[in-house]
Amino acid sequence: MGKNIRATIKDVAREAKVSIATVSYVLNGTRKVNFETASKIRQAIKKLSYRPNRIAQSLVTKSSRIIGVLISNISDPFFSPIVRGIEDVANQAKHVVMIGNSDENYLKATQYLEFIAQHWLDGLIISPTSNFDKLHQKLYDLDIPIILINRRSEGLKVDVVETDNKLGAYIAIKHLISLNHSKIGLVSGPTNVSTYADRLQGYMQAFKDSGLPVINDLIRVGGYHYDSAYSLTNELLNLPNPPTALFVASGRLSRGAFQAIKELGLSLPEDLSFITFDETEWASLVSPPLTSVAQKTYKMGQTAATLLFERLNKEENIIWPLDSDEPIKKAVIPPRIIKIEPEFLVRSSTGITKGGINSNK
Amino acid sequence: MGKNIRATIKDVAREAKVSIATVSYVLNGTRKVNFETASKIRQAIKKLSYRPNRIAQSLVTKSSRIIGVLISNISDPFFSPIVRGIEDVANQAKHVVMIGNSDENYLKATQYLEFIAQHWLDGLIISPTSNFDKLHQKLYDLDIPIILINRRSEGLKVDVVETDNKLGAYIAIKHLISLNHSKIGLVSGPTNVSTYADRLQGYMQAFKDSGLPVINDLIRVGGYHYDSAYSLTNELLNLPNPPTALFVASGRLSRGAFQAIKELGLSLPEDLSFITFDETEWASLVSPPLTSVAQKTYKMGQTAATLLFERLNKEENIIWPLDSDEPIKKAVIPPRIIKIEPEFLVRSSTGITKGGINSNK
DNA sequence: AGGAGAAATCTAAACGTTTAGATAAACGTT
DNA sequence: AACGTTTATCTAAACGTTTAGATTTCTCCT
Repeated sequence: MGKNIRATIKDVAREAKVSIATVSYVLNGTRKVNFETASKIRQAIKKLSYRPNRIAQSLVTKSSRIIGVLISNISDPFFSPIVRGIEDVANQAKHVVMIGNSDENYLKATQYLEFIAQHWLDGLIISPTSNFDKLHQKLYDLDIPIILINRRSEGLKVDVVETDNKLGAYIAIKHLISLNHSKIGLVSGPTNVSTYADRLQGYMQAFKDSGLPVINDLIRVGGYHYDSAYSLTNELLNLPNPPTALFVASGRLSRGAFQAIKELGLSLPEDLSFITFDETEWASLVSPPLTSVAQKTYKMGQTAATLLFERLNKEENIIWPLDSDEPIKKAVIPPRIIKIEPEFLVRSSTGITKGGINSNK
Repeated sequence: MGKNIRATIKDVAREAKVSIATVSYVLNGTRKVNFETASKIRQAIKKLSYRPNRIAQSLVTKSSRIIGVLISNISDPFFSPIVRGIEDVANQAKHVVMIGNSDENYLKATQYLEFIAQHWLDGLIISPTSNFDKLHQKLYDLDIPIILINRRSEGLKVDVVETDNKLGAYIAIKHLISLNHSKIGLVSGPTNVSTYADRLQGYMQAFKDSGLPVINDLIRVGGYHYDSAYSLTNELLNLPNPPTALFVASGRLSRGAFQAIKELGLSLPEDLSFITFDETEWASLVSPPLTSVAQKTYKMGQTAATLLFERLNKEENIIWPLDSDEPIKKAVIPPRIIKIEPEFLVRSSTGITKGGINSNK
């Protein structure tokens, strides 16, 4: 330890008695070099256990082979498989991943962009947080490919990878309706973010397509967290005319909802049918196991990274208008929105209702 | 987009009509510069919205302000809070985190060290995997501070942050013994890794301290995964003289064990008391909620990062022996082993046994 | 007014690569 | 044998910073 002043390309060149350019050429295969010279160089590399300095490389090539991932919280079981998916694709492309946690916090996100994203990153995958529109300009200024994951952000012209949230909710509600439910509660997060807005739409659409009326009083919109869902669920189930089924719009919210249900002593699915958006580790382990709309998080990560590398590898069309002395770089690929189909897992928390369409009231 | 050829220190210097050195001095506060000149420079910086290029900085300072985290799997709910803890401390220290997943796979770990850790990283936090000793030399060769997290690795002289595994197991078993259990099964992962070895020791010690005999047949050691625990639990509970309590040595293993118990139709804690090492999201949500030994994963991450930055900030003692023409850099801080106390969460899966010490056999 | 000393600023090398263009060596053609 | 090609290699600038040492400017004292 400490004895390792690491070898540089100069050392290799000296050892092999060639110029550093030649070493660089065999390293990168960028020019033809004589077979014998090449093997001399390779020997020198081995002997000195030389590894190119990526920082120096990055300085001249202006590419760090680092991509950034900015999400709200890596320890959220929703996000960690996303990051894993990104990392796997990135590694295959010989890139590495730098993460940042925004905590849904505008300030932390700004800091990340200011101090970290600048210069380091070849590309960025980011999950929009609240007040995200304030970041749009900063994102454009980075001048690197950007992919949005999980949520859209109106007005930002970049690729988006998201679950088909509307479809997921639609399928869930249709399933409940097929089990004779018509009074279906919805516990949701803030509908000014695209995910919850879309799920609400799916909910509505399912009623519409089934010719059933939407009961507005059964739709409860609150915060992101546990406790919000806990109280909304209590409100809903204490209604004079309570729902016979409950659709909870995220895994985190379901924790609160589930607890409320347990505390009320209701049993699933006899007293209430229950569907949760998001597949959580516990959904299959509680009793009864919960019917859920599983987002393919790992795949979302993979997809986002794939889109990113597509842009990274694609040469830009350079257009040079006659009347200008500046070329215009024009992205070959227009912004795309990829919707990943969720998986609907029917388990035991949903069943046919006695309190269906033709019963009380 | 595309119009941003970003400003460099040269541009700032030209704008402020000073040399680039002076700009650098105000940027870093490394030399005194006249107040008026400084404000001219600050204005120029603002006008050009200049940000120093970290890559160029790194090249000359030989410090990237990036720390690496190499764990087996970021999407494992055990590791993600660890990473979060690291990231939070790193951010405070104005560093950023680069992650890699080894999948308990020697080859992937090697690749990470070969291609990523080289040159990029100021420090590395790594969770040892199987065959980890083969990596020791490569780690030394990196010549950067290294912190081991979660597991120790015999013979590698670096800091370690781990749960006090022995204590955790000890407390759990003592608790069961206090509930009159004496036939306590152990379902464990491979005991050639320090975590499981330590937990086994705690198990033994608890028996010893209570003057109770260890029943070797009740100790079952298998693989890391779900299915291993599933079959070991079945074996154990189908014994002619089965245990009255079960201690499962990790959260992942507990999934398998829990499933086996459910399938056998046993009810907790009447038929069997159950304790799991690791706190999982589902432990508190299943019925009955599980008594568990919770590792403080977030704190482990924080601690590891703190140790790392301690080393990064500490100037090395440079000793220059008279008889040598090379200085010896000697770490000021000797390797440390930090054991984080786990938290014992008593819930409803443990109770007094009828089949205790003085019953059958 | 002249000079010493301190304060402010500048010059230029260095960090470790890549890469265009120059040069040199080898070969084939007539 | 002279020339044009092709192939292999080298030279040197560039990437955007930091920083030691040199130089200039200012201040104060006698």
